[in-house]
Amino acid sequence: MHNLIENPGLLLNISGVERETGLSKDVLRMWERRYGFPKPGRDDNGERQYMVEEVAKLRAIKRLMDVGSRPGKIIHSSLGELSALAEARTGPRRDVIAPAIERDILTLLQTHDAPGLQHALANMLMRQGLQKFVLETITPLNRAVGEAWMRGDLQVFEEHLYTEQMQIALRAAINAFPRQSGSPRVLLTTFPGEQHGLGLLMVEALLVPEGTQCISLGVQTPLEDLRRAALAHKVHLVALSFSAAFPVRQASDGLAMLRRQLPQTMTLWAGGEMTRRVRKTLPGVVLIPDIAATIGALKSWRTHWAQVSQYLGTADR
Amino acid sequence: MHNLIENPGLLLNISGVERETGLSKDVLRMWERRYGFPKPGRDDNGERQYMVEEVAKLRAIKRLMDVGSRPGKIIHSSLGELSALAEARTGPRRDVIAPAIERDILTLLQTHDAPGLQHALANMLMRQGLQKFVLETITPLNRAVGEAWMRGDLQVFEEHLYTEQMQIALRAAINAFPRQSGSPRVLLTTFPGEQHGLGLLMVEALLVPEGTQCISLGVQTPLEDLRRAALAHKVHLVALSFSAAFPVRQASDGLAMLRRQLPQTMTLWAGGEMTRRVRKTLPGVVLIPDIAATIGALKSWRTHWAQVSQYLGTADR
DNA sequence: GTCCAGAATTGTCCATGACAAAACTATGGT
DNA sequence: ACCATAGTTTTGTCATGGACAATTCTGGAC
Repeated sequence: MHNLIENPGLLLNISGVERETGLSKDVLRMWERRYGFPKPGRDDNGERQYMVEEVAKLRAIKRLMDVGSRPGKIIHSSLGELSALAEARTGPRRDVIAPAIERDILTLLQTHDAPGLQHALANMLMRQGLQKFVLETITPLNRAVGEAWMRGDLQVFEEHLYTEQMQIALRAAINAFPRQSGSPRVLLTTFPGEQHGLGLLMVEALLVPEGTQCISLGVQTPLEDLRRAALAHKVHLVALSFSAAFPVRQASDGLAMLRRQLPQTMTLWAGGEMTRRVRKTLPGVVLIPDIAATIGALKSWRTHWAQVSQYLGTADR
Repeated sequence: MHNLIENPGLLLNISGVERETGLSKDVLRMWERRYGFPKPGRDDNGERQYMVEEVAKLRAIKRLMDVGSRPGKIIHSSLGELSALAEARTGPRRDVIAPAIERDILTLLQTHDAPGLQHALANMLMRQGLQKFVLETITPLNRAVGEAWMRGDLQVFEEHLYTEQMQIALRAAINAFPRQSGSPRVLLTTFPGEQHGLGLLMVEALLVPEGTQCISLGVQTPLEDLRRAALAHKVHLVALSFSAAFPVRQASDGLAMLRRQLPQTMTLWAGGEMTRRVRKTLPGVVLIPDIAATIGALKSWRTHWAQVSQYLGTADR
């Protein structure tokens, strides 16, 4: 009934596809009903058996939806057309300017040179300094890796290696800063369902050199606990990170609810790819769709609260 | 329709409960049909609205099931009875012997002293050395933290902080070892659906001091990519980690399939809490239910392959 | 004590219907 | 020409109830 994979790599059942693509079983069945795709075969027991090609196309569709496409428009396109769309959507490519680093790293990934990759990242980080590394190297690299994966030039496990090594490099650099105290105190985490932690590390890497004290809870903190953590640690700022795939709706609801439950004096930041798709303004939530804006946001927080505490005559504790 | 949380912290819809408990929507509806629990109220639209008490009990049930209980037997117990069962199940408590460290760490967690925690862990790690730290400190600590959470003495966010800080400490210590080469080469990761990466780091912390070269892909590598990664990196050993909550069935299927697809000369290790619940023997898979057995397993791997290569007259590459 | 067949338990899947939120579109006012 | 608003289409999620296979349990037979 629910073998993980039936035939060596050929067929997947519906929960396997859910895991592989991030599309829920309900959605998979509904698309089949509405659009006629995917149209998996059935086993003896009448259960859906998806072929790898279908799964590949589903992944491509999901990826496009994560950056704003609607399923009905693209579901009947071929895999090639989807790739073309992805290219177009990421805007006119400015590879011409500085593709050298990206190409180097991609080559290291494709040759599975883990030590070389580690070395290259550490090297670049040292040369540029932590903040510049985050803003000018990681950001375009992430984009390049994502696109290469979309094109099929990069396998999933190569992307995994990239993420892992990048996290190691960032973590090591962050640890090199003294961390015991600092102001403001910032709580970093993601909502339940959001598994990507690289964004959190990038934010931490930008903030720590500015003299903040970051407390990271890792990924997937339930809302209720997020509230409790913010109060328990008496943080001044709560920073959430959302990857492209996170459902806008869930994020907006959660942020609104969090805003209601946190003291007004606590600032709430929401950043990451997803925030580019947010339409409504969320009162009391600072959206940071571009990670480069993080340091600016910190600066304005500082001037704002310097004024407030001057008025109130209270020392920031 | 699907607000993340409707009323400030009082009611959850079914997908919220799925996220919070790890029980699928199908299972939640089925339990309601079969056992009459949970029995959520309905909103205007006829949709289930779970109360926080129900969710708490569901979490306790899930936790007991993860260590082998069956739902039908325990679903009608009260929350108190479930806690008692959990206590009983973890065996006679031997806290009396060396609870000092555990108590210290738990106190640091409960007072939200992040810097203190970080300091305590680093301190202990330095004093004991990496391997001893993993075996004699982390393992009982993990148990203590898990039990404290079950008793309600520890909040989720406190557990998150613990995991995060422990990972930071381990990662820093592992990085202190030279890593460029070594033998055997080991690929470390988890199956899709398994999000806990602490186990991986613990294994890596045990192996690296033994002179192995570890390549970690982080968590949730799809099977197909796991296979490709093992071949691309020409590893000698693939090590998977499974937390208590991982479905045995899914693990067995995946391991069997992986075993079929990997060359016979590649050893396959499966470790973590889940492996204690495995009944059948999995041919060609080395089960390591107790992390302390890791170093022994490495040693026997070495003697085994020393003999083989002697026979074959081939140098280990 | 061990082993096996039948019974009970449990999770996953299926089909279809319904509906609300979000996105898109057209229309009328300034 | 531009913008707001109301109507329409698109899309995801939920509900119900039936089915069934895999697993675990149980009561003998050896």
